[in-house]
Amino acid sequence: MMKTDNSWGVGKIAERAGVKISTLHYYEQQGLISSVRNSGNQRRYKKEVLRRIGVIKAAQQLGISLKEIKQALDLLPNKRTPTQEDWKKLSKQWKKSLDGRITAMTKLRDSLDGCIGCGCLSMKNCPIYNPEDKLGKNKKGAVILSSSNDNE
Amino acid sequence: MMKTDNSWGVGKIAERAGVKISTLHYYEQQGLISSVRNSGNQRRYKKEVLRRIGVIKAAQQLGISLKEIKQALDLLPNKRTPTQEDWKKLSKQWKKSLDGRITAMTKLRDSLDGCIGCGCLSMKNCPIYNPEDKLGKNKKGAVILSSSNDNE
DNA sequence: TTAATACCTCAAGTCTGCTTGAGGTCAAGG
DNA sequence: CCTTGACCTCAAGCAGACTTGAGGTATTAA
Repeated sequence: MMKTDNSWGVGKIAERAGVKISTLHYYEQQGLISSVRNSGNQRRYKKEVLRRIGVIKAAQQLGISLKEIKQALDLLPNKRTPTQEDWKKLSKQWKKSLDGRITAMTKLRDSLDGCIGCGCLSMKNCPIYNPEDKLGKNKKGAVILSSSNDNE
Repeated sequence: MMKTDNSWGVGKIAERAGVKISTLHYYEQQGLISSVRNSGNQRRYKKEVLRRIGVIKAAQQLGISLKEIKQALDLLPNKRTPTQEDWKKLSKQWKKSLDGRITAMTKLRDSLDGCIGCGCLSMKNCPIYNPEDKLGKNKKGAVILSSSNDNE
């Protein structure tokens, strides 16, 4: 259809990746993916971009923001599409983050068990509302679910 | 200070709940909490609102949206502040939701383990990008992390 | 050749959960 | 009485992740 040489147009990529064209535009604008232009200024993608989009989507499933994803991808030499090796590294890193989130949520769930028993929910003592007694320390309200958001 | 009869002003409540005044305004506007006005049109809260705010904050920690929280609270007779009994019910319900999320994330993490081994990430076969083979069925992309979002 | 698609850019809109600011009112202390 | 400080309302702004729309160009099938 719109396949020239070895690359695909944005529509085809969008279809195969299961995202909208506008999403691809957006990702490109955010520096998450890249393309080259043909003579008529239309985007041409190498098919490897599909894997890259896959990485992005997978990371999002893990609750990782585009910003963090970009940071991780930018660490790859040449900003290339992750190879299997790279992907393994990313996987491991993100797995840790995921582990953290799961741990936090599990704690929360177990606290809920306690609360189901006691019916408590005092602002000061409730283990859920005030998980690690953070409130008393930093007065920002405990932010337990984002265990890896120290930036900014 | 600004305590009349048995109620508190917005500033006091905000302080004790650890949220901003604007947040209370916002919650009220969204129908999550309520107040009465004194002769000078200033908000007066019953101290029970603190528990209600606690419930809201706790639920948010669990990743539940304000919309869902409101739905749950609205189910309570008289839209009253949850009693211990009510709270137990809500806790149980939300615990289920949380269980679901944890399960999903755990699956994801385990899939990551697999991927670490194989380095795969094909759009069609990757267990992470396409967890339950949803993509093929509904072409909307798998939305695995929000296991209780069937509305709309 | 021509009509139908497919693409392009840039601006603005959407949704969530709040925050900030402007301009004005109310309450309490000296 | 008068000055703070606590409140009020309404409008607008912000961040994140996109989507939608308008107006215009390219490509392609017939």
